[in-house]
Amino acid sequence: MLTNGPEPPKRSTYRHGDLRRALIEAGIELARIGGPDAVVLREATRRAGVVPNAAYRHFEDRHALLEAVCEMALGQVARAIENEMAAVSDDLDPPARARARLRAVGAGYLRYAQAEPGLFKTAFSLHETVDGPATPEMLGESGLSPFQLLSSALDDLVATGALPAERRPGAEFVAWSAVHGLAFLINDGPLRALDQHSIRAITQRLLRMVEQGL
Amino acid sequence: MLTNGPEPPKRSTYRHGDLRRALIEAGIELARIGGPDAVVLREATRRAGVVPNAAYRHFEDRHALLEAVCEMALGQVARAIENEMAAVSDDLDPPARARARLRAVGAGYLRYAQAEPGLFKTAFSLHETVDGPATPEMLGESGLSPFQLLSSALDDLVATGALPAERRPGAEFVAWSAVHGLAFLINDGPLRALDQHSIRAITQRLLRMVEQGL
DNA sequence: TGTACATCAGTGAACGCGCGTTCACTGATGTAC
DNA sequence: TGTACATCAGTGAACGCGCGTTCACTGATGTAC
Repeated sequence: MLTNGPEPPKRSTYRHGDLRRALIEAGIELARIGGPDAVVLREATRRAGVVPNAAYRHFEDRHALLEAVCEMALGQVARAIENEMAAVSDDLDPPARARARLRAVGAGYLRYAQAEPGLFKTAFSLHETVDGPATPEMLGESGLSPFQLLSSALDDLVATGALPAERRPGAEFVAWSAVHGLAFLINDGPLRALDQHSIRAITQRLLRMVEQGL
Repeated sequence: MLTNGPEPPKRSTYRHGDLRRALIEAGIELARIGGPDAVVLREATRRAGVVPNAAYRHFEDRHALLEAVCEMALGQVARAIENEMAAVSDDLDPPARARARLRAVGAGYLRYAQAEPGLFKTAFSLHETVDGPATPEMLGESGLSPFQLLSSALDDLVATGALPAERRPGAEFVAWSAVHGLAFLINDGPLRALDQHSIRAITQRLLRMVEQGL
């Protein structure tokens, strides 16, 4: 009854063509479904229609594949944030706009966390990717990582006078904390069962709190 | 070279005596070291000096053991919070005291997260324990769970007039979000390398933000 | 107080599983002449 | 344009591992008579 597993994409050629990419994409799919622990070499190769050890031509070991998947996930987070930021109206005066863009960072982050819980968890599951040096894969269209997008939004807040400069240092951490914690409550905590509308409301409230509390 | 593993506590009697407790304690130790995934039946029985399947006399399966361990961990979180709350001065006027006690909830939570990262992660790793019905194990001396301690601190805030009643609904979620998120940044995020002093400072800042932002 | 017996906690052996990883290989592709 | 050869991506087979879980068992304990 395993006939209809994740279809073994028969190859006509002996070579695969782009196995590295195929493995990463399989890994992303696994992470989407089951989070970081589900990113497993053997299953990824199976989905790529290739023998298990073939992976070792492209990744040093399982961890290296997981790292690549994390980076892609971080890139998706970055783009989700960028999308939300792009939706901020241009008509606001600079301080109001800076504040709206900061809220958009949080909103995009939370939107992605809800839309892709498995990938979201994966994105932040490896220390190397969370605070290590940025790689191209984890950047958005703007060339900034999620964390850098937050930082620059806070910088804008200061630049437009919406935030006193002396409150700037460390501000990313309290902002990030609030938003990341809510993502946890929504995906793995008591807010799991909440309807979209209520989640939206509590998200707005949290973002206001950050804005005012900074 | 396995001679000095977790010592096999030789039994003189055929019966163990209190295997259930021994398994939970072994599970706690495993969680302390490696988080929820490290809570593994075979290793727990090994540490209890008993054959693997003996565990099935006391737990339906691995998950049941993990659940028991989570509950104990939650109980520890509750007590950490209670300790911090007990340290709040009695000399403050009621509203100030209520605010200080709310901060103490967050401070205790974060203190525990730092002191026992593995157990902290374990405590909140199972949906059943995070939002299911409370069991005696997950309560502190006061008979309240961590979440209930937070709720009651917020209720006090309202009772003493430190928080307008209309802002009370949902307040636990934004407060919890902020604190839980910081715990993540400290244990698994970019604040991992930070010294105690800086962590202390950022904790205080976050707690003030919550207090004011509510 | 002594004996027969039921109970049930822990034993011993085994199962099937999926995993990561290593080895020596094979055959398609690209390059040098 | 054709042939010899190096390269190297993917193959085939196998390894050892630790896990959860099931089975039929054994022997200590507690209870009824």
